[in-house]
Parts: sequence; C-alpha cells; structure tokens
Amino acid sequence: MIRRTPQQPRERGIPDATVARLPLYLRALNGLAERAVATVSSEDLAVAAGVNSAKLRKDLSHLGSYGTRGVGYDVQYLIYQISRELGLTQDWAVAIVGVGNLGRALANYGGFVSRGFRVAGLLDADPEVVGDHIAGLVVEHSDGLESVIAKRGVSIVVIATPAPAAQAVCDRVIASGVTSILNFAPVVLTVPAGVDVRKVDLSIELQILAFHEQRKVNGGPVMGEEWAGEVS
Amino acid sequence: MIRRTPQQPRERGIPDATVARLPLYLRALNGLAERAVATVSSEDLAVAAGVNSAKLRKDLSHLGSYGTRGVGYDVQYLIYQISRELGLTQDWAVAIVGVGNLGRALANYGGFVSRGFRVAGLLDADPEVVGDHIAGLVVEHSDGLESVIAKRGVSIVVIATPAPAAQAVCDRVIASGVTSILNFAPVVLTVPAGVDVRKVDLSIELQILAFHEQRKVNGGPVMGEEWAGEVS
DNA sequence: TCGACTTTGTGCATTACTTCACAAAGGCAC
DNA sequence: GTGCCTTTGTGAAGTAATGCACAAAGTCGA
Ligand SMILES: NC(=O)c1ccc[n+]([C@@H]2O[C@H](COP(=O)([O-])OP(=O)(O)OC[C@H]3O[C@@H](n4cnc5c(N)ncnc54)[C@H](O)[C@@H]3O)[C@@H](O)[C@H]2O)c1
Ligand SMILES: NC(=O)c1ccc[n+]([C@@H]2O[C@H](COP(=O)([O-])OP(=O)(O)OC[C@H]3O[C@@H](n4cnc5c(N)ncnc54)[C@H](O)[C@@H]3O)[C@@H](O)[C@H]2O)c1
Repeated sequence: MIRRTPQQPRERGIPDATVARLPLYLRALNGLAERAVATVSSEDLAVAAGVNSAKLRKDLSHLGSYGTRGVGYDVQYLIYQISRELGLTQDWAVAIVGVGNLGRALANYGGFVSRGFRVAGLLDADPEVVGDHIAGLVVEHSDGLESVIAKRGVSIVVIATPAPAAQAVCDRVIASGVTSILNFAPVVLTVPAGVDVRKVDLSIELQILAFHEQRKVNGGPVMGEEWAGEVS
Repeated sequence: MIRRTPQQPRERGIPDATVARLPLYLRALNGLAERAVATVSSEDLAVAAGVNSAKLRKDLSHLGSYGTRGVGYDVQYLIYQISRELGLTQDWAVAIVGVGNLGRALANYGGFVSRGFRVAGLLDADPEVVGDHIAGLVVEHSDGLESVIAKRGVSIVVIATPAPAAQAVCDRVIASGVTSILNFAPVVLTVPAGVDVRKVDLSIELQILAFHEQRKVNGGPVMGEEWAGEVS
C-alpha cells in the first residue's frame, strides 16, 4: 500500500518547544525501528523519549494527523514525516571553524553524518593545524572561509574558536550568506535579524547542576557569609 | 566599606528559566570586571548578556535587592551574589567517564576549572586508553568508578561514553551516591527521583537549525512528495 | 456485522514565563 | 536641603507551554 502525504495543516508555525523535541522523538523512533517495531502508541513512544504522552500527541498533531486511533503511529511513516519536517530529507553541508580540541571531536563525530549533516569543511587560523587530516578532510586556512562556504554550498557553520575570535568569524560567515550558526564559544554573538544562532555552553550546564546540587546538600547557598569586597 | 549579605528572600525557589540565565549574567559580569567596570545598569548588562532588561531585573530580584536605584548594580558584588547562589563559591569535584574524542576535549577545557569545577577523575573502559596522561591526570579504568567517586568526593559526573554504555554507567554512578549528571550520550537516561540529569545533544541543535533553515529557503518542508514506504 | 476496547487528537484549565509600564528609591548637582 | 534625574523592583497584563480528561475514531475478535 502506497500512501500519499496528506495536506500540510501547519498554517501557522510549529511552537519552538515542539521543534526542540522532534529530534528527540526521532531518536526514539529510530531505536524502535532498529528493533523492528512496526507501530508504537503515544504512551510507549513518550516513555522512550522521556516526555509526557499528552505532550507528545500535541506535538505530533502540529505536523498533521499521522496516528491511527486504537493502534498508534506507524514507526517508519512517522520517522519520515518528522525527518521531512525537520528538513533532514535533504543533505546539509556544515563547516567547522576552529579545529582545536572541540572542533576535532565534532569532526570525528559520526552522529552528524547519520542525520544528513555532512562536514564539508574544516577551517583554522593556525598554520600548525592547517593541513592536518581529520575525518577524511584536510584542515584549510580560515582565510579561505568565504570561498569554502560559497563553493561547497555550506549553509550551517559551527564556531569552535576561542571566544575572542568568535564574533569576527561570525561576521564573516554571515557576510558570506550563512544564516544558521551553532556557537560553542562562550560569548553572546551579535547578529542581524534573520540569522539563527544556537549556542552550546557546557560550563553553563555544569553551573545549573551545581545550583541544584547545592540545594540538595545545604538547602540553599551558604548563608550568613561575609562580603569582604570593596563596594563603590 | 564592608557590607553584610542581606536577608535571603528566596522563600520559594528560583524559577528554572532564571537559574539557566544566571551563568549568562555571570559571564557578562566577568567580562565587565576585566574591563574594570565598577557598576552597570540593568540595561547595559542585559545587552551584554543578550536578554531583555526587564527580564534581567526580575531574575536578579529573585536573589534579593542587590541594585541601587539611579545607579545600577555593583559589578563585583553581583558577581559574588550570583556565584554564591549558583554554588560556585565552593569547589566541585567532577569525574568524566568515557575518554574518547569528546571526553578528551572536555578534560582539556579550561573553562571548567575557572568556574570552580575541578576534574578529579578520568575513567574509561578501554585498556588502550587507561594510563594515558591528559590534562595532568592519568586515565583510570572504569572498574574503579565507585572508589574514585567515593575517595575524591566527586559530586558531578560527566558521561561521554557511547550511547549503549551510558545507562549502565549512569546506574553505577547513582549507586555511588552521585545525584548530578551531565550526559552527552544520545540516550534518555532513566534515573530515580532526586537525581538531576542534564543532557547535551549536539545533533539536536543542528536539527533545530536545519528546521529553521528549511523554512527560510522553502517556506516549509518539501511538499507533495510521495511516501514510498510500506505502511502496516 | 457488531460491540467492546484501545488510542488518538484536542478543548480547556493551569502553570510558567515574558514583557510592559510606572511608582518609589536613591544619587547628585547646586 | 531641595529638587531633578536615573534606574530599580514589581504589579499586572500578555503570551506560551503543559497536562488533564474525554469524545470521537478506528481496530479487532466473535
Ligand atoms: N573543549 C571543550 O570541551 C569546550 C567546552 C566548552 C566550550 N568550549 C569552547 O569551544 C571553543 C573551542 O574550544 P577548544 O577547547 O577546542 O579550544 P582550542 O584552543 O583547542 O581550539 C581553538 C582552535 O581555534 C583556532 N582559531 C583561533 N582563532 C581562529 C580564527 N580566527 N579562525 C579560525 N580558527 C581559529 C585555533 O587555532 C585552535 O585550533 C572555545 O571557545 C571554548 O571556550 C570548549
Ligand atoms: N564527539 C562529539 O563531538 C560528540 C558530539 C555529540 C555527542 N557525542 C556523544 O558523546 C559520546 C562520546 O563521543 P566520542 O566521540 O567521545 O566517542 P568515542 O568513541 O571517541 O569515545 C567513547 C569512549 O568511551 C569509552 N567507553 C566505552 N564504554 C565505556 C564504559 N562502559 N565505561 C567507560 N568508558 C567507556 C570508550 O573506550 C571510548 O574511549 C557518544 O555517546 C557520542 O554519541 C559526541
């Protein structure tokens, strides 16, 4: 049986919170597909994805009515629909700027390629690093950033340079027409409207953990402590 | 002038959204402190942190009244208060389990130590990796996980193993009394109540970027495409 | 064919977060 | 002192996200 994709009900956009969870559902669905599960209920999928089942159903309802009442969702079909919604049915060329500790780890990471993200360029400013072979690519000098972006159709750039270099790299990348940036440098990037920046800051995650950990131990921050600094 | 810390007004907890932004403010404040700025208005700090100034003021108001009307906030004093709130005035021992590409990058990252997070242990299951010297530490075998946690007072564990190993590592870590985990493996970890897990999934970030990128280019997912898969 | 059973999709109440807008606080110039 | 000017801290209104609870849809066994 061949089924056509139904109408696109998404008159007005999908909520951000939903978009952020779709990859999670996709991951859970891929796990089920590997175990040859044909259909899954919202309840089971919700458990696998670590969310509430009502939330999952509401999220999926934003994409269309892809479930069957009394049965659940067809795993393969839902994988296809979510992938299409996220734009993973096409291939995205990604460039990584800053090939240090983190940039190398990212370049070697298989989890990108398996999702349709192809690392199309590795760029660094350090002549020592330029020329290194990493994950089947040769590191190029970041002077050629603009031409790499243009020639290889790069549409997403990952910035993994030290913080002081990030804004300058960001500006050049945007001038080259890229409007999607994943930033690992611990700085707030200033970008024009229409450019999406997502940031990952690992030390922020640890700080949030520390906050909660402190509460568990003490019931709160150290109290009655003295402030010994000079104030104005 | 020496000032005592005022009363703790935090009768009921600080909103999660606020906690997640405090590290951001801290980073912006440290930037100002380096440039020897003494006081800052909520407006200026908000710009530096990339948020709305009303939000910033409300966030800070959850910690107490640390500003001065007509003047702004004392940079050093606010750094101290936020640090204390986040628990950064104490030293946290962190262990990294899984010393592969990512684990190494994390171990070498200076941004943790500078925030009071001390890497106290590196553990891996691969005998090839055990014994390596990284960032002044020797990689130990993950068989000794429990004893490393106990003896070095580890309270936060970073999991950077492949996905299939993550849940088992997580279980052992929790059994050792750790209740704060930062997980890089792309799996949903099942943990008992009282344990905090934060997860970082880089491929999710890319997928979110791809979603928005697709909208910019096409105005939405590829339409009218045919579904060629078998359905139930 | 039918009826019992399962599970979706969603209206609605609730909770969480954001943003506006302004009164009150406090500094500072004179 | 006094009054002006800046900026905080926060009610209140607005917006977004969550989770409940159930009618409607569809399956499947008999
Ligand atoms: N390593 C981690 O685990 C980690 C964790 C969190 C955040 N970060 C952040 O990620 C970034 C990279 O971290 P890292 O540990 O890989 O640092 P790193 O110093 O190992 O690597 C940075 C690389 O960027 C290159 N570079 C510098 N200026 C450049 C420019 N203008 N154009 C292109 N390349 C340039 C350097 O030559 C170097 O190879 C930093 O901002 C760091 O704060 C890293
Ligand atoms: N490298 C990246 O940029 C990146 C990005 C996103 C997510 N991740 C995830 O982070 C994790 C690590 O990635 P990586 O690239 O460093 O992988 P890797 O294969 O380079 O390293 C994994 C390490 O974990 C060790 N290990 C395996 N089982 C273990 C166990 N039971 N106990 C202790 N150690 C064990 C292995 O010996 C290896 O050294 C993976 O789950 C990956 O999906 C990595």
